[in-house]
Amino acid sequence: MASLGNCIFMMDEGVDRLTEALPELPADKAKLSRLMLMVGSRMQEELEHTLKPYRLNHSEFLTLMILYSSPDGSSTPGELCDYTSQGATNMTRIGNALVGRGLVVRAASEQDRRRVRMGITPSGRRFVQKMLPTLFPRLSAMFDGFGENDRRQLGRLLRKLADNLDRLDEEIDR
Amino acid sequence: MASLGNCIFMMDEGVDRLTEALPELPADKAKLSRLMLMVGSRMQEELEHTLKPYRLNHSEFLTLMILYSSPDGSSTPGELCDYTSQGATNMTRIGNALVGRGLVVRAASEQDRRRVRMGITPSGRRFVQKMLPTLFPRLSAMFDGFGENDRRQLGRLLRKLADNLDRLDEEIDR
DNA sequence: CCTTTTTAATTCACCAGTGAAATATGAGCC
DNA sequence: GGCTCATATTTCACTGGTGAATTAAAAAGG
Repeated sequence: MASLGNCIFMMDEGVDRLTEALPELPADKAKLSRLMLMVGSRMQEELEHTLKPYRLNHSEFLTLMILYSSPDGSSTPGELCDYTSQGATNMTRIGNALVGRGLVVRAASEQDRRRVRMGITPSGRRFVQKMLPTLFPRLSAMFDGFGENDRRQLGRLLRKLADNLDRLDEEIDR
Repeated sequence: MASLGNCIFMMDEGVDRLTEALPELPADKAKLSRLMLMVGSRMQEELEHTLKPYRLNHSEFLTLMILYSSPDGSSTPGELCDYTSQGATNMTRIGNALVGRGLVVRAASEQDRRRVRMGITPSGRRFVQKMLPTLFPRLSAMFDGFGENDRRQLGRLLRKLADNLDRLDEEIDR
């Protein structure tokens, strides 16, 4: 029963039962929203599962990848918070974890002494080069059977959803 | 910068830079996977934000809704774990929270004394009837501009993704 | 200049969720 | 009937994350 397929089936049934008593419920939107939440969190579990052998969690991995792919291999906690959508508090913890493993170094900024620069180390680069390719097989399997067109559609729809969510955020809440 | 649109833009750039150095990276799949994670977690934040005034979090809300929409208004912790994809430990906490607010009652099962029945109370039903409709406006806004066809496509693609994730789970891990 | 305001990072106290162990009951099997 | 194994729930210790307060430094504005 832990299968996503079963959960989705149960969800469909539940929303249908709900709509009988509550016709003004926007049933198909409710189902899409539940679907997004279910599939999204399952993908996150999948990612964390494959990261576990490397003793990284999602946010630590993301932070490390951003440093790896940034032009000069460094950034500041504040910037990383923006890029990763993490709070400053958690970025401090992430920094501690990555620095503790020698994948990243912290250094006080000279221009602005409030700032801290976090830079990926050579050891951190080697670590990424080694572990990243091992994620590819599962990543590919995730989109098995998605043709060129399916991928384009999914990308389009998710970006559209993102636009709507941004608009919701701007509005004075409720 | 906290906007999803900006985060997605940065992500696209990052993956593109990555692909230059690492041509074997499945770039479009990586982007889709990041997109799903970003949009999914933002939708979760959006939901939790609108639930906050009712002092419910996502998993408590989901549990309460399942009880509300179940034919006899009751279930057991074990079943609820399956339906909500929550661990048993957390379901105990959820039960404590909902029982503590009088929305749900716990009772020992007579047939199987290991089991516990959790049932929604009349007060719990009234609570749901009052709060649920207030979620509809934001839910609808989330899918503004999604026509009949977009909704069908998104549903299809998410269910397909779910199938692949289930297949990944079954396989002997890596 | 020097005070006020803003910004950056960290610390602290807390909330939500997990895995492993404990507890208790039921089921299967000589 | 009594022993072993399986199942349901709870407890406990821990991880990952958040908001509010703290510290420190820069910027703004007389």
